[in-house]
Amino acid sequence: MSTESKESLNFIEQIVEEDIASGKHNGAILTRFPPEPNGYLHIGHAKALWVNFGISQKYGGKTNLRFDDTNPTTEETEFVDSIKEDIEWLGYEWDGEPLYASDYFPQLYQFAIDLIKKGLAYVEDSSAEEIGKMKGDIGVPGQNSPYRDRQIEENLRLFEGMKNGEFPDGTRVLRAKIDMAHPNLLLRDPVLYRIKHETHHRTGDDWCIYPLYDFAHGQSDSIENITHSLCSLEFRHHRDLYDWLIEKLEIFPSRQIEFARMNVEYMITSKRRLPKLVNEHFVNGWNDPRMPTLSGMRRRGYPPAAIRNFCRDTGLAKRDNLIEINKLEYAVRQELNKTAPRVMGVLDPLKVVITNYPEGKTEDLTLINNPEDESQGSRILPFSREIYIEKKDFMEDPPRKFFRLGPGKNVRLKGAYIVHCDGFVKDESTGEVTEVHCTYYEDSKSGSDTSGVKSKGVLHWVSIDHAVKVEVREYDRLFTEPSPLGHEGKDFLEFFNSDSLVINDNAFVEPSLKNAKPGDRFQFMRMGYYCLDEDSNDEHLVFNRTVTLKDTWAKVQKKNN
RNA sequence: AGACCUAUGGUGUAAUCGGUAACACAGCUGUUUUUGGUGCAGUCGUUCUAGGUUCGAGUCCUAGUAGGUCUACCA
Repeated sequence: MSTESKESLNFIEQIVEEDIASGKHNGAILTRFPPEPNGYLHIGHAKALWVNFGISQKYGGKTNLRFDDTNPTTEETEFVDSIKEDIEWLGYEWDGEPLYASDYFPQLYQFAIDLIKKGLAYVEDSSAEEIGKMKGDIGVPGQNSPYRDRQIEENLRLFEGMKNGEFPDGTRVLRAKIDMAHPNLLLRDPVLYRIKHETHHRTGDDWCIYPLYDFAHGQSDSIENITHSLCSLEFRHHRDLYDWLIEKLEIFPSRQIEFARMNVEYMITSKRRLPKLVNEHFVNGWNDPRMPTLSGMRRRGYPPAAIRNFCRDTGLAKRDNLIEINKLEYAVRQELNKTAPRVMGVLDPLKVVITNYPEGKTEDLTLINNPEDESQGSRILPFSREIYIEKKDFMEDPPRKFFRLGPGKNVRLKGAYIVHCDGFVKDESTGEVTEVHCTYYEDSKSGSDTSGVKSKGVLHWVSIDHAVKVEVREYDRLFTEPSPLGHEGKDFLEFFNSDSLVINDNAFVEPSLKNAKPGDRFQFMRMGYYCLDEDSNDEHLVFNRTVTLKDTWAKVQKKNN
């Protein structure tokens, strides 16, 4: 039968399958995830993780975790730890121990000597500024450095001097000798090594010369026998140098393949700008639930599976893209719908008195925890004469399609009874309804309703005597523009959404939530998904809003206005 | 200005390498429902432009156009 439609492959999978078919590297597949430990992992890294681990998992290979730690000025152990934690949380497992480019410093130094001996590298005495001037321009050839034709012996001696700390920072560099007129600026004698008398987070003061990205990344790939080095599009030009070095050094031929990184509306992933949000206190740290970081999304309540599915569903190609935020939210809701237990929480309380319900009486009702997953069982919920409902669920003068509570209307209290609204109390000075009076139909109890009373709407509620007062943090998008970096002449901070966090300290939830642990995720019925924040303690529960539920009623109302 | 990369519905991706455009999200309509949630059904809408090759082009060729990347001793 040919009813089974063939799965389509993304362009990297196609390359990998071709390589396997041709017997390249005997079919071995080894990828790597190479973060620089100078910040926290973000949604863009999630995509890179998904690509690298996804390929190796699919084709029976492995993935190394390698920290690209060749710049002692910006890198810290704090970031190493957070990166490892985030990768594991996302659900990926690297092969063996974490690796570090800094572990290869001795080898890299030997590679440099090899290049010098081959007459393919030289020590440059010019300043950074002078080197820049001699580089030429786009479309304009550069000029050869006066030091370009130094003798091999002298280069060897000077390079060793650099390593031994004989020269101050910035006085000399090692450059590859390629072509100062090359159309690709990166091949105009690129700098390979620079002097930095700084303490490295792992090698301490062992070295005062450090290789640059182009002389560390590809060589590390090669040392590890990485078969497919998958990176983002902006490294396309580096590939020419990547290949040149592999060829000249005669080392393992790793292959670099570039893909378009994922951009998401209302998020930024710039390694220069993300720290700004933290350092200038626009947000409360790297794991602020508004941040596009993995730790932020974790705290916000996004399940790792949702992020993985999102990466899968957005595909892989080579064109620039801007993914709609609703695609992410769909993935989050989809996952949470299956997994998050339903509970009741009233975010904006309005008191309801059920006047024909006995004072002092409490009933234990049984509610299903998750209609999408029977295995989650049920729980007990107390019902009594005085309850809170959502303020928005009552209207003094409701429009025709309003299925909720209003004078003379019936409504079902979720898992409890149908009530009839007989009246309400209004504060005449403010015009605000402060209390609603209802009577309940005794034989309309959920699950054993014999009343025959009709009611279209269903409301969530909490018993006032039993409810727990909590703090709820309502998060919204961090920026007011889908593409905050895409406005020429305007700083992205101009688009910071000052309403991205609204704190509500007058919310009430059902008593079962007293047992929740930080990180636990729930659906507050009819409202959204919420996650218990780490700021919670026994006396004070704090919930983060992960994402709202879809609200077609709100949409209808909006349309009518 | 040079070189390189990219161009398919509102968004993102696919069409197994020339055989007559599809999937997901969003939108819209209906339906189910003790969450105006979920599910289900339906619907809207697409190959940058101009030439060329071919019986046939989203796929190949040429020329445009548009967008992106590159002139850090960052990665």
